[in-house]
Amino acid sequence: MRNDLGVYTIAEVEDRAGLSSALLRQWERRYGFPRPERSPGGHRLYSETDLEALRHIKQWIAEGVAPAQAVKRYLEGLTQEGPRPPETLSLELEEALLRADTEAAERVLSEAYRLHPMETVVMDVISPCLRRIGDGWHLGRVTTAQEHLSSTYLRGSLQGLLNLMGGSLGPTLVVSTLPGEQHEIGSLITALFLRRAGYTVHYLGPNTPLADLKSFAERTEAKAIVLSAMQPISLETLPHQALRHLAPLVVVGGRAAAGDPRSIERLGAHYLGNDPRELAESLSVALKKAGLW
Amino acid sequence: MRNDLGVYTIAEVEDRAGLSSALLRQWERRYGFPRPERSPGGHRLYSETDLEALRHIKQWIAEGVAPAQAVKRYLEGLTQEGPRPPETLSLELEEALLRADTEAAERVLSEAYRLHPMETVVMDVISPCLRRIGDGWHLGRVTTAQEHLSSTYLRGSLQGLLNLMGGSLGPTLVVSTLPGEQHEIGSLITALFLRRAGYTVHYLGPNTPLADLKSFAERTEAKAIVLSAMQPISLETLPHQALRHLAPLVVVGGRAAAGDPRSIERLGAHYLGNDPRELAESLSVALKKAGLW
DNA sequence: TAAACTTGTACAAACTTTGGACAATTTCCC
DNA sequence: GGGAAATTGTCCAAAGTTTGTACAAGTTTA
Repeated sequence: MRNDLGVYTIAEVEDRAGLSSALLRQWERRYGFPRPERSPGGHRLYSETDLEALRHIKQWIAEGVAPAQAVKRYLEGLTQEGPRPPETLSLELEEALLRADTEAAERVLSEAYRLHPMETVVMDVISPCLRRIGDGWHLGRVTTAQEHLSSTYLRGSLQGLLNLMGGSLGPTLVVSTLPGEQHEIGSLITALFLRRAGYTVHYLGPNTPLADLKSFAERTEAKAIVLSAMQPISLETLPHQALRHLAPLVVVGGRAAAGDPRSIERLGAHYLGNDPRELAESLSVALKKAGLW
Repeated sequence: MRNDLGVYTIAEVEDRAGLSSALLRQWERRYGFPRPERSPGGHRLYSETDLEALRHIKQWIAEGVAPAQAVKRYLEGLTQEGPRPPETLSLELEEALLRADTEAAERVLSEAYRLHPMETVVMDVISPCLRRIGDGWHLGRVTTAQEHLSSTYLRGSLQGLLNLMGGSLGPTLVVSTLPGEQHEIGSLITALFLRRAGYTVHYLGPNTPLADLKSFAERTEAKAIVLSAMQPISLETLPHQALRHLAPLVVVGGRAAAGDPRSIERLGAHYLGNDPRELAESLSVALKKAGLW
């Protein structure tokens, strides 16, 4: 998807980035950036990446950073005061989303990914942001529409990440949520961390019927099924041992059972806690113990 | 499969591709493309492939790529095996997804984006693929899990595209689905095309309660609310005039009302058909007519 | 024969390039 | 605080590039 070929003329960049052509040329002279390709006749040809960089820089300038510093910050991936911590970025992300400013959100996330490893971005930027927005919604401080927009946007961002992260060689897993579950993002983050941990992950999205999970796991020879549960209700409505024998190993993660691991055992599965990082760890242990790895 | 025989005269290409004959000849001289066959007397005879290529190039130019670069990009996308048409890519995408091979799917999509403009990829690669998988599911040829995995994956891909596409300056719109609607992807594609048409689009994801849509549209000063409806049921369960006065203009698109526009009028909204491209067009007309643009 | 197409050339409008200049800030230093 | 120095965005003018269209004179098509 990303295309680094220079295809945009300076006028096009002028429109899209909102920077005058004169300024673009001056920056190139003064800071050596951007340095677009040239047509045979010498006209500048900017790439998609250039455009994105320019938008970042423009935003920083609007926030009060000196232009020379903003360019430098982009080139070095550093802020003036050192990398901005995940907490700050998380708050900024929240603020952008509540304003319904997805462009700003995109900028914050892209800065976050440049400054921090993916795990940190997911756990310390995106997750807290989602939690705060969820809490705000419960308190009536955040409207349903704001909550929808935010979680839809972040879900898309996480899934983009998941799609981009190529498959691996490890054991095959199937990831979904418990039936009836409304919250997809937990399972998405789980899938992300499991893929990161080296598993081959088939992410089915939320709400796959159990019978279909079972046959799919069989067809793909999955070693385990991993289900996310955020709402306690989704546990209660399931019959006894409903999860047993869906696959060689069935595990559940998520907030729903945090207080009560027994409710999961009752369904015939193992509860592996609420933290996706730990879940990946515990799963490896469980798989080895069961002789499946 | 592909018909590479030259059959179209330059005048026919002029009409079908929307490029003047003089320009076609100049491109051939300047860029060496297209290089159609010739009749015994020397008249140009363009093939179906040429025509499609020209349409793609024109689309790229419309998206802001410099003409010389658009042609170059097309020629570079042409590898040894020749340009694979959207139909082939769509079938390959389907096949990869049914195998649950998201890595292969990612490769197909990335090739598609390199070879074809975004609009073509969405309408002629992704949409048909989704439709075939949906049909296959109804016929029992595709399992629920396969359908879940596929639509989840493609939804992520489309949303990544939406997030990447920066906001615009045009009138503000709010996009969601009708309440109770299970199919998100229609609204996602609609949002994509509207953003490409220059609107400022707030995409809320599926299933936003109508009251929240209304207050959100007011807070963001949206000119219109655009709702997607794929399942007829979602129409029937709504009370009379339920959509009236949610925003200055309320429109509905999607398959659900294809046979019966009246069912939408009954709800107090306008029906704008099933094609997202046409929807963007009709919406502009409607906005202008209502004096909102 | 009329309409359509060919080639080659020409051309104008829109855009870009370079290097230098300049006024308005902002920063630095005493 | 106040003046010097650096920074920054904008503007200019002449030369060059890109791009779509137009015209003339001859050929092919139907």
